[in-house]
Order: sequence, then C-alpha cells, then structure tokens
Amino acid sequence: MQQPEVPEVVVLRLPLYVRALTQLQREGTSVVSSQQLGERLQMTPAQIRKDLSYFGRFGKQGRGYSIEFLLEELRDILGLNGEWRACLIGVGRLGRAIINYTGFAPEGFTIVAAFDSSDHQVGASVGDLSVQPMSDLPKVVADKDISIGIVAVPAAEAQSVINRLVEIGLKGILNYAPVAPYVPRGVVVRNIDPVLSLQSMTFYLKNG
Amino acid sequence: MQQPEVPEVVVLRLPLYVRALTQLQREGTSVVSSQQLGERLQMTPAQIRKDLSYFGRFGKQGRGYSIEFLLEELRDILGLNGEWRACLIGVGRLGRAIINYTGFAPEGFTIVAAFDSSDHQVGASVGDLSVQPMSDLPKVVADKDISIGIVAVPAAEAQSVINRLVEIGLKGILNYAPVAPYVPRGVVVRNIDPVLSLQSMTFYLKNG
DNA sequence: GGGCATCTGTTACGTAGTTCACAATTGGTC
DNA sequence: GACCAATTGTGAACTACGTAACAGATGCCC
Repeated sequence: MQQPEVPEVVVLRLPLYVRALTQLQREGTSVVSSQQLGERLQMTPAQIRKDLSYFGRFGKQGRGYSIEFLLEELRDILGLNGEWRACLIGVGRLGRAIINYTGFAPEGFTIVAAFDSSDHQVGASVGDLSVQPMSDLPKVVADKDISIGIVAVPAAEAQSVINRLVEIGLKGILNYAPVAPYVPRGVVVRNIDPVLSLQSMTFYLKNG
Repeated sequence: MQQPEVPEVVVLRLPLYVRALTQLQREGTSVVSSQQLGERLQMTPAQIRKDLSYFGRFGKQGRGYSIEFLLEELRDILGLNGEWRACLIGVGRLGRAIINYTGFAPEGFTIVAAFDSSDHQVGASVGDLSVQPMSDLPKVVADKDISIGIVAVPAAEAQSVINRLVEIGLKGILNYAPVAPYVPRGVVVRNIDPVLSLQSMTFYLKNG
C-alpha cells in the first residue's frame, strides 16, 4: 500500500494523533472533532483534517471521528499493529539505559539483542540480554527478524557502525550518537540528540 | 541583540553547523566553503549561505569561511559561550541516566540539582547530587541561577511539573516525558521522544 | 420527516522555506 | 598589477506547507 507523496511533516505528526487519541480513549471518549483534537495538540483543525485526508476519509460530517476507528486506521497506516524488533549497538551507560527504558515495549518496540565491539563487554548481562560480539550481527539480525538498529556508541564510531547496519540490510536506524550520519536513500534515520535540542533552545533563552 | 525574524528551522540548523565546524577544526582545517560544509551535512551550499546571512556576513568571497571565526560567531549567536545550569525533575531510571550522561558537560550544560516528588527518593544520591523535595525548587532555582528544567517524570505528571517550572520562571524546558506539553508563549520546550521517532520511522519501513 | 446546527473533505489561497543564479569580491598567478 | 578561478551574499523564482472557506453530509430535535 504505497501512498502517493505524503509530506514527511505529515508522517511525523501522525504518531502525535495516535497518542492523543489513545489518551482520549482512555478517558472514555468515543468520538472527537478535529476542533477538539486541535485544542489538545495546539494545532488548527484544518491541519488535522488535511493531514488525515492524505490517507483517506475517516470522519463523519456533522459528527467528527470515531476514536476507535481512526486509531485503528492510523495504527495500520503507521504499521504499529505488529511488533518491531530492534537490536542495540553499544552497551555503555547510554546503551544500558536504553535497554532498561520501559517506554518502548508497550508501544510494540522490543530490543531483542545487544552488541558491543569491546571484548570486555561481550558476554555481560544487560537487562535480560547477553551482550554479543559484532561479528554475530548478521546472523542474529536474520535469525531474530530484526528490522531496526539502535546506535548508542561514541560519536567517533557511529558512522562506521551505521554503515555496518546498512550493509546488513537494516532499513531503520535510531541514532543516539551526536553525529549527523550519512545513509543511502531508502534507509530511515532518526536522531535523538538532546545536546542539539539544548543548543537551539539557548538561542531563544539568550534573545527574546 | 534581537534578530529580526529568523525562521525557527534556521535556528535548529545552527548547532549542526557548530558541530561540523568543530569537527573540521579538530581535523586541522582552517577554512571551509559552503560547498564543502554542505557535502558533510548533506545540504545545499545555498541553504548554508542563506542561513548564515540571517545573522551577518561571515565569509570571504573566493575563499570561504574561516572556521575559527565562524565558530566563534555561531557560538555567540546561540549563546554557547557561557555555562547553562539546569535542574532535573524525576530521578527514576530515566532521570538517573540523564544525570549520568556525559554528553552535556563538555557542551556547557550542567545539571546542578535534582528533584523528585516522592519522599522515598528525596535524600538519595544520584551522581554527585542529592535528591531534593519539590518544595525546595523555587529557592534552589534562584540560588543556583538555574535557567533550564529537564523533565523526566511519568507522562501523567509531566504537564503539572512543567506548569510548576514555568510558574517559577524557567524559560527553557527539555522534556523527556511522552507528552506534548502546553506552555505559554515565551517558554521554549524541546521534546526528546524516541517512541515518536520510531513510530514515524515504521511508516517508511512498512511502505517503500 | 423537515429544518437546523455541526463538522468533514477539499479546493483555492496565502505564507514560509528552499533553491537558483548572478553581481561583487577575493587571493593567487605570472 | 592585470587576469582568472573560486566563492560569497542576496533578490527573485520556485516549491512546499498551512490556513481559510465552503459545499455537502450527518444526526438531532420537535
């Protein structure tokens, strides 16, 4: 199901809708208008309707959106109904924190293997995983049906680790290293970089 | 020094320039063209020149940019030459990982206090900080000249903690909780939300 | 079951962001 | 010191994104 030309900004907003709708659902609401949803998310109703219209017609005029139905559709569009398996590279302090982070599993993202290039870490237990050597990567990725690589290595090693992941065929990379990695077309990278966030924040703290 | 109307996307890119330039400098380069910098960062030279032109004229025609000079200017524009002090709210697993994260200090961001609402955590040692009760927040923020609040509490508590931080006068918030918080105009929030990143990534993994 | 208030989906419009293209300037070369 | 290759800074052209506005549904009310 290939969507024609959905702007990336729109895709970035869909998970926000999923989250807001999930919360509304937990609050016991079953129908919501673009107006109401917009108030929650600090966006205009028009934007929400426009975003959704890239994917189909999910609402009822005069009523709004059935939360249950819209949620199901959005989760389907984003591919959130299955489980996504990821491997982690780098089990230093940051890597260990990522493995122990409890926010992934409830959303269907599971870290099923951990790797490190240092002999010194290989064999160690982190969470309920045993750290494996980088040489095992291709086999484990294939065997365990892993599709996402999570990178938590030092900046200096990040690009070469990412190259490795791409080579093996992973198409999704969540990068915690403070670098702007290069990847070929067709590979999706998301960078988690609190320092960059702070460095742009200070511009506004200093001025306005 | 109030800049007139710099688009936010431009401000978000400046730290990337700082980082790339710093790296070039460490590699021993002293002059760079927008072309070369663009290759590193996967952007067009025109965009880099345009971005910089919002703040002044930093290059020499026929030569390019002096890295040392441009870095100094950018760091000044972003306010990165001083030290920024932050407090952390929430010392669960995530909060502890943030305190122990070694990436902040070298960039001039220091966490100088940690708070938690649970009596059970107050008094505990985390890194070299002692966890304080929320009631101490106003006094500590004032005394220690804290200007950034880092939020690492559960989703359900995030908005009220953020309200509290705003009330006290903090103008910058780095939010790790999986919520889209509301803040009044004049307060800058940056959200760190790996789950959202993954949820938009899967759209592309699922489709083309 | 007709009238009304509501709210969607979409087209048309406006704004913001990006790229182009070129005049102006620099430093190197002979 | 005149010419040449390189590269900036910037207005103008283009593209992408966001907002407005409205026709067309929908369900409620009496």
